[in-house]
Amino acid sequence: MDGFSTNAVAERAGVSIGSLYQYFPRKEALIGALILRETSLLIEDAEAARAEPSGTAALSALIRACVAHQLRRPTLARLLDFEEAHLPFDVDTERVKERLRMILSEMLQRPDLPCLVEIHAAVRDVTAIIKGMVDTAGVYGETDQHALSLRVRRAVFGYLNGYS
Amino acid sequence: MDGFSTNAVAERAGVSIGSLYQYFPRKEALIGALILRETSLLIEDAEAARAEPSGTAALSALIRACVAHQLRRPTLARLLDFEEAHLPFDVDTERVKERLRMILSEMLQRPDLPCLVEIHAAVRDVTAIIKGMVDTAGVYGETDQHALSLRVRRAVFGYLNGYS
DNA sequence: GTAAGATGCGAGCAATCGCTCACATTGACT
DNA sequence: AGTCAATGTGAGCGATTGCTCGCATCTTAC
Repeated sequence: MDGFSTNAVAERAGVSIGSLYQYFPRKEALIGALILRETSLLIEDAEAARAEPSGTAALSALIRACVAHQLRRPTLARLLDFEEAHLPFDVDTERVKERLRMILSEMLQRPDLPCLVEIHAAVRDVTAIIKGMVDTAGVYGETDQHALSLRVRRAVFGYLNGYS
Repeated sequence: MDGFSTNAVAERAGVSIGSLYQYFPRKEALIGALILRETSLLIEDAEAARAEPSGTAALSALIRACVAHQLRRPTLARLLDFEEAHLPFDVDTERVKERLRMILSEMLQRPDLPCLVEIHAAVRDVTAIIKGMVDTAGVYGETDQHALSLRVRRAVFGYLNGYS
């Protein structure tokens, strides 16, 4: 976030600060717009993953989408993940996040996957596992999407199948 | 981090800024000292977990320790996790982090656990799974350490046992 | 008592940043 | 050409922050 000032954004965009503030009334609006744009891209792929016939296939496709999404711009994705939690309640941002949760929730309840008693906790956990592993892979500069997807799948399906 | 200014710290500590700067020459030093203190606490429990007879038991104990550690001060732990990645290289901080990695690495290679080809990646992954799940639980205000430990174990052992 | 070093103090400097507002420019329509 | 609304501009305000430095106070030793 160093160097991410409103003046810097305006200069980089080739407009004056005044103009910038006509389109983004607060600095937070810039971050919000970024989150919206990036998450919308991910949601497109997530919707496509829903079309898979089984829960297993759908979840696998979703994991691949998350991996691709995060590895495309690892630093940006990680920063936005962090900022998301600190932005004051924003309707649009909250809606895309809720949409993602719904998609995952539906997948987890497909008949071929183990039945979950605590579906809300499971959604949070699976999200946390994916986000945690993929964020970390991004930090360490991993680029092999296939290998990473396989490892994330092991953790997620291991969690769902209730090893312990 | 809002309100976390050097002047605020000095006032809260009941000393002047001048005195604060005699003990912590830069603001980063404050964060570094916090990371060192918190991580050292965790390392103590991690060392104790090493004494468990099997890899399974040791890893379970380590997970319980991480859960307890993060849930004791969820917000602080999460902020420090984030700051860790942004602090310029610091010898002391790096050493405690390396120590934790070594402890986990040794556990993962115990004979009762599945043999891992990529031990470094496994250490990163397991760390990411634990950190991701426990951070998230902290954000959502979970307090049931036992339930959370069980769920983290499912993910970690599922990952290790190679479901896919 | 007094010298000297260690420790404590806090006004304030220099720099940054989010944001405003008075003004300039553009363009569509008459 | 003239009008007016929409859009663009950037100097600069007010607030914050990390940090310094000249000075005061305390401690220790002779």
